[in-house]
Amino acid sequence: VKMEDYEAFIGFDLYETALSSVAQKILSAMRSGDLVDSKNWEESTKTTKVTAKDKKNQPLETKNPNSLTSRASRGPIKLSSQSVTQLTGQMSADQVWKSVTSLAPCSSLIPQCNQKTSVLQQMEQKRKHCLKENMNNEHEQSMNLKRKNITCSSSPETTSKHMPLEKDSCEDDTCLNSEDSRAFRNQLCDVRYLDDLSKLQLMEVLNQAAGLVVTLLYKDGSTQLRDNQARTSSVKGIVMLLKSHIEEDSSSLSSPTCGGALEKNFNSTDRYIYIQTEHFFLWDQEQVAQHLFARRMLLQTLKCKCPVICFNAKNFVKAVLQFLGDDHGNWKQVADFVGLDPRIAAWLIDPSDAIPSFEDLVAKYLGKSIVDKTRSTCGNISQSIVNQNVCVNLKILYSLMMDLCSKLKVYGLWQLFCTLELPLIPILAVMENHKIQVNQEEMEKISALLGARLKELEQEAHFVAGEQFLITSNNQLREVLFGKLKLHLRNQRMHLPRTGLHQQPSTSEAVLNSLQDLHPLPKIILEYRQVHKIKSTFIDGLLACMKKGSVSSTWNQTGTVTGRLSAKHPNIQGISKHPIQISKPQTFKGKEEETVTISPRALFVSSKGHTFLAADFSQIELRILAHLSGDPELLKLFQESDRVDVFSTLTSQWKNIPVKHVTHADREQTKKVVYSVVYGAGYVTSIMGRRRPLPRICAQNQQLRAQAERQAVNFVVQGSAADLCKMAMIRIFAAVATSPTLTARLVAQIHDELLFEVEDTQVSEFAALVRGIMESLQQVQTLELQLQVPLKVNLSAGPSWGDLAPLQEAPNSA
DNA sequence: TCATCTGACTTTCGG
DNA sequence: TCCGAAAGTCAG
Repeated sequence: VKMEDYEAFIGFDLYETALSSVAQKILSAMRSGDLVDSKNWEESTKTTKVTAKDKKNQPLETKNPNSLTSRASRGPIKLSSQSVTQLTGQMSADQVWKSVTSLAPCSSLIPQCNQKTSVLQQMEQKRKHCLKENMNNEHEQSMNLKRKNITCSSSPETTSKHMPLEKDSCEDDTCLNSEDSRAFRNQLCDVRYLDDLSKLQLMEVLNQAAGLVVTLLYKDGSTQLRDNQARTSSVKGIVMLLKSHIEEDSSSLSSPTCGGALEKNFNSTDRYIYIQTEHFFLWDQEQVAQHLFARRMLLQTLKCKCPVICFNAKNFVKAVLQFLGDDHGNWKQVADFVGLDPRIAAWLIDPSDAIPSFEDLVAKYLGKSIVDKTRSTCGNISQSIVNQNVCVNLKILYSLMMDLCSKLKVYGLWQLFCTLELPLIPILAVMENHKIQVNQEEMEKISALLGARLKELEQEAHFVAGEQFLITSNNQLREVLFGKLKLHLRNQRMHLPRTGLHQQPSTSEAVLNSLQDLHPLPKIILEYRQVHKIKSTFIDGLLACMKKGSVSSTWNQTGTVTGRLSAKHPNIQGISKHPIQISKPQTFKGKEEETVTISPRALFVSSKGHTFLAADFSQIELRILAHLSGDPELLKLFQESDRVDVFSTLTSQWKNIPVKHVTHADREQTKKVVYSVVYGAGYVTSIMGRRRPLPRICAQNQQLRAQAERQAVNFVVQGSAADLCKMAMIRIFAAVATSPTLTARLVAQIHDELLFEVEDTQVSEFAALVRGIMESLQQVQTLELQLQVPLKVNLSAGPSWGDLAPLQEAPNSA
């Protein structure tokens, strides 16, 4: 196919023009009836009918094992009638945890960690065994603890203004005649004021807990469960609900409703504790002991063998990490933390749901609103009511998570949740805690230089336009170009693209490019925009994100509908890759060169004794497309040209010139063309079963239909690439965390590129590890994934991100 | 009346 | 072509 033929399609409705054979194949797969209808989708979230529906669909999906729909074989569809009834009710913590551990990321992804699962399982069995023996014993212990707690609260020390431990007047006050029960219901126990024996007992309770529900408490008194305002307050401590084991009660499982079942999940031996994480004066011996104990509790929580439920678990891990101190490889201690996060679960179920609050989720999935006593009473609120609220919310959080777990299983998202999204939580937390150094001095210099250049360009623009106007205003520019100068009339054949909604003449880059020969203004505007973008976003924007000479992005795990990560403050994923050349402003002109090149990525520098190492997949999306479509030409392309760049190969074929004559611009053009075709042509789940609800496909509306189909394809390809990239992160992270010597830190993920900071001496060893892991991803047996096309991995290293040199593979690497 | 905030819109960077 | 973040203008 000639390149020109494809170029002609761009800007037109791809659906109406002839599609490539790949696109056609995928479209026909889509039309075979597996599209998720939004109506069905809504119904399935409301009721449990989905199980029946899935079962009904099974023969349809398995009919064509080679099609894209073959994931049915590992989906949730094969549910026995027994398991269906089980799933429609809430799962117990035990059930969830057995499930999590059986899908533990280590076991499925890191071969050498296989024993870990069995150890976990053994521990689980042992725990069960011990539980029976300790029943009486435990009861005795808790009695002691309770007594202690009460004596504590009468001491003047504990009635601190932050955390009063006075008895609250909760509703069960009257119905319980036992003093012990009352002491533990909805009452926070500040672990600082326990004596040594009680601390020992508490550790034991933690070890034996059936489940933990945690939330951060902030200085302003709010928690993660209620922070509608922008969070400025720092972490003060951690509130934790320790759930004890309940007698297995089969009747509670068969109950499909959650409202009434809430109380059933809790019993009187559940404990609420508070762990302070701030304000330790380390010259005070007593506070040193308190600090140590808090540390032990949190470390124990991290490697807890029961589920830890937390809303926004990443922030919890971050807080713990900051408490532990981020030096000497402390981050490795959070590596195998598994926290169940309802927000992530909800996002998997409906990725288009924009960042829901805890309240939103409770309303959506439990169908009730949270009664907030602190809001109805203005003015002075009793601290005990606040505490009580936290405790109630922790219970609700537990129920919410159990409900979401059941739903994840029903929708076939459980494996994705456990193997990909949950292990990512501590990884992102560690990434956020790591600071990337930035060359501040250089940035300030560049900022001044760019500012001067912008002034020059502004003056030039005003001069050639013959009037003053705001260059950054598209409205004013539109008026000048098309109102005053009437450039669109100078060329009759010119097609004037218009803006999306208002249908006004566009002033986009493409338009300005086409107007370049008619007037000097468009060219000046183009340069102004380029310089302005660099200055405002990459230089000044980055400077605004800096703290003590370094930056650290905030990573959002639930911000996209395709499953990709996103980053902000700064958005490190969006920083220009290619350096730009600008002509020097007059005031900066010396005797030397007239131009200066600026590479925004080069401003990120590795810390002393360390090197940046970047590992990226090459054209992973196209390779996945080749695999999923099975298109012979596409497959051949990747199987043959193992070493040569695919876009260069395509360009040389289309233009009929040797590969070495392909210019950068040609290659970029090809890339544009290829992705236009790719995204013009799917299925609605990624290779890992990630799903996206599509707008209802309406046969009458060609445009909407075409858009939905493009979204579908985009989702499959992008989502699958995101799956593989996340898997790479998890496996590499786990490998480093379990290594006694390696210290490499994951710094950023730019979709198909992973950026690490590595000790200089470990570069080649680490590079070999990374290459091995990334290349092994084309064959992940536990996921029944076997790509027909090889994955290609590029490695590069250097002292700054913008200046990385290709890295040869370490000789004779394992 | 003035300052500030918010949302819609456009553009440009990444993949 | 899709998916993002960010920065800017402008009207309300």
